[in-house]
Amino acid sequence: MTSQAADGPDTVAATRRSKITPEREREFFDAVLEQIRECGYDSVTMEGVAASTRCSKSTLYRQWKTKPQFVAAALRASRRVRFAGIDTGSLAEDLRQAARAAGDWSVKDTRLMQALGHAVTADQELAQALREALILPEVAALREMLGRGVERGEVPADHPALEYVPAMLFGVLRVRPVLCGQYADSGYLVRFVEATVLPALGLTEDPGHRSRDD
Amino acid sequence: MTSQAADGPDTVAATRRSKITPEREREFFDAVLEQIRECGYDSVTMEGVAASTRCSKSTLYRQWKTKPQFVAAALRASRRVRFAGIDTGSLAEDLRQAARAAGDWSVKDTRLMQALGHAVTADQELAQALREALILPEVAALREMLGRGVERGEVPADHPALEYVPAMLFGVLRVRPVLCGQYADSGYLVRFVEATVLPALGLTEDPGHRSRDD
DNA sequence: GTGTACCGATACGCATGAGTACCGGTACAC
DNA sequence: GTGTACCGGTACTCATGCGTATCGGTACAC
Repeated sequence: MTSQAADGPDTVAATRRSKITPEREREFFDAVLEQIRECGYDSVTMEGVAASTRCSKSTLYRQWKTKPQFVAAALRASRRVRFAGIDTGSLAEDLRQAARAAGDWSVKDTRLMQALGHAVTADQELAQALREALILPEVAALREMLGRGVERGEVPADHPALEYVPAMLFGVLRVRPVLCGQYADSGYLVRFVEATVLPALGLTEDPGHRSRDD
Repeated sequence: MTSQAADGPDTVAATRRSKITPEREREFFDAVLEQIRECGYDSVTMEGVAASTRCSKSTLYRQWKTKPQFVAAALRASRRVRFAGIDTGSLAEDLRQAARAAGDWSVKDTRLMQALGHAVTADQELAQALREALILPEVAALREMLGRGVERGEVPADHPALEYVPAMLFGVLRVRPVLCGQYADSGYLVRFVEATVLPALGLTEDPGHRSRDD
């Protein structure tokens, strides 16, 4: 209970009272997220993280009060928008690119979400961190992409399928392992987008011509 | 192993050496699945199941060797096909009915799948039981439904979207909670089917007329 | 050089849960 | 009635993990 050591909950490097560099902190975060992907949230132990990063359990507990707070901090710190930068000028091509991009990180993020899926129902902070780190940024980027398509007149603004595009994409990412036993790769996702998302949005250039090449 | 006493791994009442009636067995299975939905697989304890069913831990361990075997047996015993019996003569209406039906059990089954999602990566028997109990029967029923539509000529047999329909439906079931914070209800699922699945299959009667009533 | 404060290591208390062992009660077979 | 075998209860062993406490080393401030 040191008084002024009340550092923010997620990062500690801001208060330079700690000798843990931001790079070192990243190692902790990467390690715990990786172990969660591997073994599930419940099976991850602070001891295991400490061992794999060759730090001491004390060090972790000095910076973060509890395991869920530690994990939540790790999630917040790895917030990234994978869909950022996709803007080809065509909504259909944007969506294909998004599918391709999703295939690249889908394994890691899908496993993480799967592993955290039930832990978040027990810890509110964890749930919020997961949403803000992995879900909302991607959904927002996707909606932006769709918004540009609407502005260009490629899709009517009130098209009923618009609001379901994120659910379609993230949904197929999430069920593919349980349906087929393997994670969705870029090829599968692109085919999915072309077979379902684009037609649902009315984006197939010539509906009579079926352009499958597999 | 033992020749005729080789009771199936999932039910024990077949060998009437046990005094546990099938109804009693169902109570055990219902209890453990319910607790898994509530607390997650790891947090479920044999002690908790025994307490909630007012039986003894010994009783459970006499019938099932380990916790994963017990859970796998419970899964196999609750195998049911929810989509069975849907056959309206129209694929579009079949799919709407399926969506409506899915809304009814989606909460229970989605929570169960979510809760088991990571445990199955560690236990092979559990994974197989989950697939055979909750996944494959529904997918098969769905594919049958689609097959009938193809036979009736409503959709060409090689329509590229056909193979993705199960992924779309189960996908949206699975991501809805994490996207919106609530489980998918029947209304949402029907709207989803009408906005995405039917158009992707080319099943919108008059493409120009947008039939939304919300 | 001296001191402060953080790091790593280790050991510990405490709780919890898997799976086992034992024991008395009882229902059913015969 | 007698015996068998299963049920429920409880106590036990063993392992594991959270979170805390303690201690020596050391880097950096001044």
